[in-house]
Amino acid sequence: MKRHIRTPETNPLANDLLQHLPADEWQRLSEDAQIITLHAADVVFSDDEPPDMAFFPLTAMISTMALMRDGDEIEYGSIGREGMLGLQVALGAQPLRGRAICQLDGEVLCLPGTSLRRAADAPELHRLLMRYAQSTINVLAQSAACNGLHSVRERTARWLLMTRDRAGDDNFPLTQAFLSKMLGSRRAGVSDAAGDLQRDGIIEYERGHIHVRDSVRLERASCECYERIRDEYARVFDT
Amino acid sequence: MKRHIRTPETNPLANDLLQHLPADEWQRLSEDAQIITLHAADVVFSDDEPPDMAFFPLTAMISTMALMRDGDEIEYGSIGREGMLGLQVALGAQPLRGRAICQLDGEVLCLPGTSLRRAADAPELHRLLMRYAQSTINVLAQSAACNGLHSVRERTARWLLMTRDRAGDDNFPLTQAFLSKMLGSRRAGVSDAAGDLQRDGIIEYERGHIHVRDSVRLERASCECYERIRDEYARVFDT
DNA sequence: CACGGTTGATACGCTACCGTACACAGGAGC
DNA sequence: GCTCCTGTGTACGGTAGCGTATCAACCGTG
Repeated sequence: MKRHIRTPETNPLANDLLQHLPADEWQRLSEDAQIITLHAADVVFSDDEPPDMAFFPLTAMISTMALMRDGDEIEYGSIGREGMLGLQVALGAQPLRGRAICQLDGEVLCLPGTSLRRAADAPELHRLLMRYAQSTINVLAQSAACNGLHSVRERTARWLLMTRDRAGDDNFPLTQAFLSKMLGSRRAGVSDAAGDLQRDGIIEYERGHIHVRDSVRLERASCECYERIRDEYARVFDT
Repeated sequence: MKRHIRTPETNPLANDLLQHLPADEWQRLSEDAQIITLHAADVVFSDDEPPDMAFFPLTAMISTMALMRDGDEIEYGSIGREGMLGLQVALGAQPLRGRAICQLDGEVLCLPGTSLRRAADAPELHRLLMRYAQSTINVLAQSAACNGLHSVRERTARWLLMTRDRAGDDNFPLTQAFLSKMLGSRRAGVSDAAGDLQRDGIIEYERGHIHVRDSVRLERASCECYERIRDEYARVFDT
């Protein structure tokens, strides 16, 4: 987690939530903001000492992970430029459980809790935060259902599609070991699923790098949860 | 969903959220409140026509269900006297997906969205709603993880424990077919899991009725998610 | 160049769970 | 009593995914 000396004015608007703020609200919010660069596997947030800080991904992607006592772990959410990490900070509520790690290298705008809470009575920011909270709830509900009902193959396809959207690119770095941790499954299981997709010419895998060749067929291999979650994110910004 | 003619003053406080409101806020909120009696399997809320209404269970228990296109369904959350259904109404946000059905007979306090939103700037109600929203997020995260990692047997035990807490009684009505719908699994699978628990003397099953004989051992048969979710609900009311 | 670490493919037996079926018991209605 | 419906137990073969292991290909480093 290396810090960059760079003013937030440079490119704050790459984040959809920030983008929807009127100028005056953004002005007020941005005073204490800072842009930092995250690298894959950086721990952004941990149970032990939750920072009083919110993070708005500009180009980075962050995954939220649940940890079990026996060491098992699984991703329960992921955050790109459509969202934020640290809603609990804005809500003045009890902290999130688990930890959050960086998934794809990139920048995040990062904001002290005090600043965010001070600005949170601004009408549009408040409205967006409330809508984003509900969106988070709806997405988590769909994820819970997906984990309960759908196969590793379907969930692999869904994960690849979502990450592709976040990366904004059909190519992105990813190892099967990493993906298996996200899905809470075996590395070998992911290898099987990805192998099938590869044999069908839908994706190409090569040493820590993946290329989505046919996103339409990948969407067919995925469960409907991909589509539903994508739509749910979009609903935040519906009038 | 039969309506009772009964003033909310009778017993509004059976709900933990309402119980934590100061008198003046409760006064203001209760003006348009109404208490209704729900019966098991009543549909409280549906995707098609989401009511602008919030529900605070007093003695009833409500389950929120996700529905897939192929007809599969699974419970992603459940609400008892510790919570509420209709957070999205209070947040002024996009509606919940899926549907909500009554799980255990009982009363709920029900409140028009307009009243709730009008009252939501009251400091303590606002604070509670924000904390409950975060709690909902944390619980859903744990549920998503649980569905991805834990066995039908563990999840059966967890579900029974949670329902026992909501019912406030070691005896409550439940068919295995119903439970299998909640878990998103086969009826036969639940029958196996419940059969094991019964052979071990932990529970007793009899034609739509269950009796929890040994909740300590039932908790051992469950995954840690029971404990975590219970603690998460309690955190809403931590100072 | 040789080496060790990383990544991906694949194989083994095993278990959990699936989809489906059927038998049986309890209760309600006739 | 008998019949029908609901709820439960259990059986069958099939499959998905587990835990574990091995091997080959690739890469960076010395």
